[in-house]
Amino acid sequence: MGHPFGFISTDVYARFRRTKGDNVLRDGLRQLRAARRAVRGAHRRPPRTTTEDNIAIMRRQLRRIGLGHDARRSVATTDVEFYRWTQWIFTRIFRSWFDPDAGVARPISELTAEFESGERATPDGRAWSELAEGERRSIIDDHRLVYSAEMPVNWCPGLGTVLANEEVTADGRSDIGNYPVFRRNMRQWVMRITSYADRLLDDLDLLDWPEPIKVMQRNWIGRSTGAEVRFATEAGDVEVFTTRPDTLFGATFMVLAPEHPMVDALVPDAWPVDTPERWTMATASGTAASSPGEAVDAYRSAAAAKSDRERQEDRQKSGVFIGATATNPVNGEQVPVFIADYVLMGYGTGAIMAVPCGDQRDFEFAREYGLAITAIQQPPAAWYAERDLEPTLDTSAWPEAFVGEGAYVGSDNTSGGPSGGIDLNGEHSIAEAVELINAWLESVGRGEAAITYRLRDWLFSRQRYWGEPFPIVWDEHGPRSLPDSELPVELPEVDDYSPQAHDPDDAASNPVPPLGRVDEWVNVEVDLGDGPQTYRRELNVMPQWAGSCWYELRYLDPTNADAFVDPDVEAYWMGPRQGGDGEASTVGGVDLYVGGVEHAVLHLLYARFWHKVLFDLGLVSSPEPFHRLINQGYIQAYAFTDARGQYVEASEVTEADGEFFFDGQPVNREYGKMGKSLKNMVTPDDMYDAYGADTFRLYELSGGPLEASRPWATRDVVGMQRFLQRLWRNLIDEDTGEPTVVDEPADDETRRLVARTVVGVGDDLDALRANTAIAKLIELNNHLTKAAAPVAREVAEPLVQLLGIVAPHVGEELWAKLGHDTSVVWAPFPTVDENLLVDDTIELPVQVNGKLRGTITVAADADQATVTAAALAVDNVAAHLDGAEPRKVIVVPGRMVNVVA
RNA sequence: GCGGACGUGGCGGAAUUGGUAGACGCGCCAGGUUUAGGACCUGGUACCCGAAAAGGUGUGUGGGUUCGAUUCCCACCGUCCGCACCA
Repeated sequence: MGHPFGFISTDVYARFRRTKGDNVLRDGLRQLRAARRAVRGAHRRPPRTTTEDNIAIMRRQLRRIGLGHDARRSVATTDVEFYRWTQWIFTRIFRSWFDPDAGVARPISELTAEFESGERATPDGRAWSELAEGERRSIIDDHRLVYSAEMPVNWCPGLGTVLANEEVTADGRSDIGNYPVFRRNMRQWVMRITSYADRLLDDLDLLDWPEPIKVMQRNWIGRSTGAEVRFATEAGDVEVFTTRPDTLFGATFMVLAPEHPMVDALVPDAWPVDTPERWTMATASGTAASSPGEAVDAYRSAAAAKSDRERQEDRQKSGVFIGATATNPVNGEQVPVFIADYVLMGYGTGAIMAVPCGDQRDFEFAREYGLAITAIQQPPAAWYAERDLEPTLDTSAWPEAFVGEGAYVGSDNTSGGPSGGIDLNGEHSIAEAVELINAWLESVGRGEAAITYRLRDWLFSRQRYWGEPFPIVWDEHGPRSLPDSELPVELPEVDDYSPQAHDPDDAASNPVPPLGRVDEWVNVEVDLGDGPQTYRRELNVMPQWAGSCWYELRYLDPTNADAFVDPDVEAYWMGPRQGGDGEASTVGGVDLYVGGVEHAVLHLLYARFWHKVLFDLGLVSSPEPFHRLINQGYIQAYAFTDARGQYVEASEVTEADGEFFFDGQPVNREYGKMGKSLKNMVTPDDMYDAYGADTFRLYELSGGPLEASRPWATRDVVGMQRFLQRLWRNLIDEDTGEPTVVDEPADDETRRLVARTVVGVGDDLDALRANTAIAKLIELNNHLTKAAAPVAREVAEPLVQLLGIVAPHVGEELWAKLGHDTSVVWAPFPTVDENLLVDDTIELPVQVNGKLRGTITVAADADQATVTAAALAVDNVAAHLDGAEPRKVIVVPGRMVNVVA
């Protein structure tokens, strides 16, 4: 923003040309496009027609262009070259693996070499040379950054495709279309974004992004540090993840997710003796099950019948005992094992050790099922006091679990416990205690420190037609990537583009990729190094996010046929910068990205991931794609409902005395996003027709800060139209169309105002405050209007230049009428005489005890004594002192005077 | 429940490091111009009291720091957004 390059769009222009028809403008735009092309290659061919300064300004401004995510679509869906390079990048990801030791992605070829040389052991320890082709392929495929795997996915029958976690709403429906989504096991393509979880999290600190977006990404990645602990059972070890291994002595039961794979192996044929009846009931109101197997089945089907929404609303803890016990590794105690839906298979290991004294959820579950609650920390006195409680370690008196720092009790197994023993008792911080217990767990082989993420790998395949086909073919051992010479893989011509949608509620339906219907496309003969053979193509396509993961790079070098982007071009625009030229140093990436908050954990996360892979592979020079991010606000609009609660056409509602009427009937005013459903849409087309594109643009920019959402008010648009008309009339004779500008010098006051405006508008645009920049232009124009005299050229030219930034069409036309035959864009930003910014005399407010009582006019360089004397001489000041001597006079040079009585 | 953002005229919003609160626009009021309306031009417009000058009050509420607070600190109220049994 801050420059026509950032605003102009060809369809806005086309509309303008249609309504106004002005050749000058068309030429101006042609030159502007040429300028854009020239500057794009400026590092190679500096435009000779401009000065050094001009280039520097252009460069600075061009770096600020906001790239719209949605703009990608026009390229991605029409330009097969864009498909080619998306597929090319995909093959680089396919041919890479993440080396956890180095923390970076590396080529698969290096991994293969390590296996071949024996430097890296195979999973089952056999030599690489002993492995069959299929076994080798399978091992390698398991390491790839993008892999095909059978896994639980979000299947959306209504859309006929699977969806990424990020595309599913909190209540388990599709982000698009709001159809039900079901968890199903299917073979799909997945990107190993979890490998980058740490870097995606830590590198947020390098970015100049709005804090809410960073918070959303941090939460989405959800890093938790703690430990994995193994509890022995009859069916083998059950691994749990916990952030509080220090509370292990308080673990009095264990809970598995209902779908945990070890449940079936653990379930015995009959209930152990003395099993409480409540433990055997799948629901609080239900009946006792006669066997653990029956109880598990009953609970699972009861849980499955609950929608995600019901599960969220019903926070009552439920679960069922599965008849088995596990051994707490610190004290050897047999703890009962439950399944409960408050433990999620998708997080950690899908199993928890329950510490009811220190975790509210476990506490509630323990109370519900009458399980032991053993205190292992002494809560501080304040904790008891807040709960009106006498300090006690008898947890039956506790209203809730204690979470926090407190001295450890009952956490000692050094006498009679397993070998070595550990004693946590006494004063430790949680961090210390965690460290101690982790070391002990490791020493006895029952666990170790661990980190878990909420982030899942990214489901990357879709059963649609529109999308980049995978550059992948299949043979009997698995997937193989096509050589670059086979790219792009183009979509086949088909009669029917639509994915096969199913009954939205039919969870058992299966996806049918549209590409699978085209047999002659599916089977392809190609030479992958073993001579020409027939392979089957991958039938899925990439999600819409694939192209937007890297399109900003293609914008740098859109016609390059040899590379997705020339490395020099990439380094020039996106590389890390040391600062200088008034700019801050950055890690690189797009200087300014303007986009909506809705992309927080979708596009903005995916693109960072791809970019980091490209960075690791040496294909880009910055570790982050978007250095600075601004979330523009939404334009919202009033909507109106009639007596029946139906929305009525907002544009036909009239206002009278603060009441609103539609068709003579009173209606209710509401407020929300513009859209069809609220019948409150205002299209840019309507605004162009009624007011023109520049007026519309000015209105949008002037109403408030870029980041703020605010209501649309068609009524207010006219203000900007008046401004443009007044400005036009100040410079142009309406009858002749000729400029009325004169070559005489302007008066001193006007010159000073122009100087202040030039500097002020420049500062405002640097800070992305178009609203105040426009206000300053209006002020200058109002000054000229009031003067009611022909405007001096030295005033008109900078005014038109500044106007051209926010109103390019009118600005360009006025610039031409002022006699220029090149675009206003090419004129260097106006310079000002510094002397005009400094006034000889200044007006200072005079306060008495902080309240304004008058003003004085003094020389700008007046000394403190002079200013004080002038202030005390003001009648009203003297009156408020009431004859008394001031106790103190505070003079802030150039700003104000405060007399303390 | 947790996390984040934000509360300023009738409305959208200014006030960049604490220093004349309300720039600019809409709306409204008065006047000019006009056959009339619209458009245009001029002046006014935070609230209270006043003919005016002067005065009082005022940036969600209540405290605090300061010569001085929309701005900094504490507590509370409210609105919006995100996450939500994450072990």
